[in-house]
Amino acid sequence: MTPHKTKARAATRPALAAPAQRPALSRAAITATARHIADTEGIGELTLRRVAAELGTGQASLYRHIAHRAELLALLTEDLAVSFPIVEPTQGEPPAEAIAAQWLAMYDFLAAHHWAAKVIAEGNHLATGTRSVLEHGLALLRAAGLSEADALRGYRALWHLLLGHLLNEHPFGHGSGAAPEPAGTEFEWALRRLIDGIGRMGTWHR
Amino acid sequence: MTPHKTKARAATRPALAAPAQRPALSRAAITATARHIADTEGIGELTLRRVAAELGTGQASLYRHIAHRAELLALLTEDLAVSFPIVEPTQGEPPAEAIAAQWLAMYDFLAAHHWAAKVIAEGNHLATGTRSVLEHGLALLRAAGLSEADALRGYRALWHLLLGHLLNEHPFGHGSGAAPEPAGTEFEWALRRLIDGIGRMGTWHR
DNA sequence: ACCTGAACACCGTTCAAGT
DNA sequence: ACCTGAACACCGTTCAAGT
Repeated sequence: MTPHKTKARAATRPALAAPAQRPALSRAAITATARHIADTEGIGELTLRRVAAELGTGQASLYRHIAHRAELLALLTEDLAVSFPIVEPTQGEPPAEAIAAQWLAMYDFLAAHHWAAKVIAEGNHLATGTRSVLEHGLALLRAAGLSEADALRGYRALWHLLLGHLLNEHPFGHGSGAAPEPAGTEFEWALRRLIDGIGRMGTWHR
Repeated sequence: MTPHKTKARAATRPALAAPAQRPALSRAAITATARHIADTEGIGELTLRRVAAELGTGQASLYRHIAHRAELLALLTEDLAVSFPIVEPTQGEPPAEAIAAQWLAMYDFLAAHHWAAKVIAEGNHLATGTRSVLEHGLALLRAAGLSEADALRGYRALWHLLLGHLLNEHPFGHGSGAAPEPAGTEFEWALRRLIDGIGRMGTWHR
C-alpha cells in the first residue's frame, strides 16, 4: 500500500536529500530564488517577502543570511557576472571586429536579463566577478595599440554606451512616429562608430 | 487689539494675494515644490507626502491635480527640459567642435540635477520640451554632412553615451584603486571619440 | 542559539465622510 | 461640488517572543 518501501531506512541516511522544495536556507538558495523571480517576472516583483514565500520561510529569516536588500542585489549581479560572455578573437581578425564582437555579445547577454543593467547601474561597484570581462576588454583595446590609460578610457566609454542603450529601452517603442530600428541594430551602429573613434587613438585606422 | 485692520475690506478684495505660503494648489505649484525637493535633497526624498506637507495640504489633495506619481515625474522632466542648454556654433567652428560643445553643455546641465538622468531614463517618452534640443542636435549633425537617418542614429548614440555616463556615476569614486579622472573629463574623452567615429559617416574627416 | 510572527515606519493610492 | 483625514495594500527592516 505504501509506495515508499525505503522509508524505514531514511532515518539512518545522512539526509543527503532533504525535501526538494525546502533546501536549507543559504545565500546561494536565496540568490537563486531571487534570480528566478527577476528573470521571469522582472525586478519589480523581486521583494524580500516574495523570496521568503518562495522559499517557504518568513521574511525575517532572510536577514540571517543577507544584511539588507542591497546585498541581495549585489549577490544577484555577481551571480550573473560569472556568465558574462567572453568572445575570443579569431585568427587574423581586425581589432575593431574583435572589439565589436565582444561588446555585441555583452549587449545581447544583458538585454536578455533586462533587470541587470538597472541593478548594476545602481550598485556602487561593478561586481568583482566582472574582472575577467574587464581584463579581456582591456586586452582587446591594448591589442589595438592603445596606451594603458586610453584602453581604460575606451573600456569605460564602451561600457557607458552599452549602459545607456540598455537603460533607455522603453518597453513601448521610441515615442517618435517613424518605425524605429530594432534596439540591437541601433546599438551596433553606435558601437561601431565609437570603436572607430577610439581606434584612431591606436595604431589601426582604416 | 486685532492686528488686522483691513479685515473688513478683505471680503471685497478680489483675493489677489492669498497668504504667500499657501498659493492655490495647482500643477505648477506642485511641480515647483517637487523640483525644489529633488534639487536640494535628491529624488529619494521626493515623496507625495513630503510635497503635500511642504504645500500645507493633505496627500490626497495632490490627486486632484495629478493622476499619479509618474505624472509628477513627467511634469518634473518637462519643467527641466525647457531649460536645456542650446549652444549655437560660432562662425567657422568645425562641426565636431560645435557638436562637442552642445553635448558637453548638456552633460554639465544634467549633472547639476542628478535626479534628472534617472527620471528621464525611467520615463517612457523624452519630454516634449526636448523638441528644441533634439532639433538643434540633429541640425548640427546634418551640418556635418550626415544623412537624415544617420543624424538620427548619431543623436541617439550621443544621447545614450551621455545617459550611461550620468547614470553610472557612483557617489564614492570608481571602485578601482587608481585615482579616477573627474567625471566630466572622462565624458569629454568618450564624447570626442564618438563624435569622431560618427563624423566619418559624414563629409568632414580630419 | 537559532528562527520567525508580528510589529514598525515608511510608501502610493483610494474612499468615505466632512465642508 | 470640492476637499481631505483616515484607511488600505503594499514595502524593507527590527524585535521580542517562541523553540
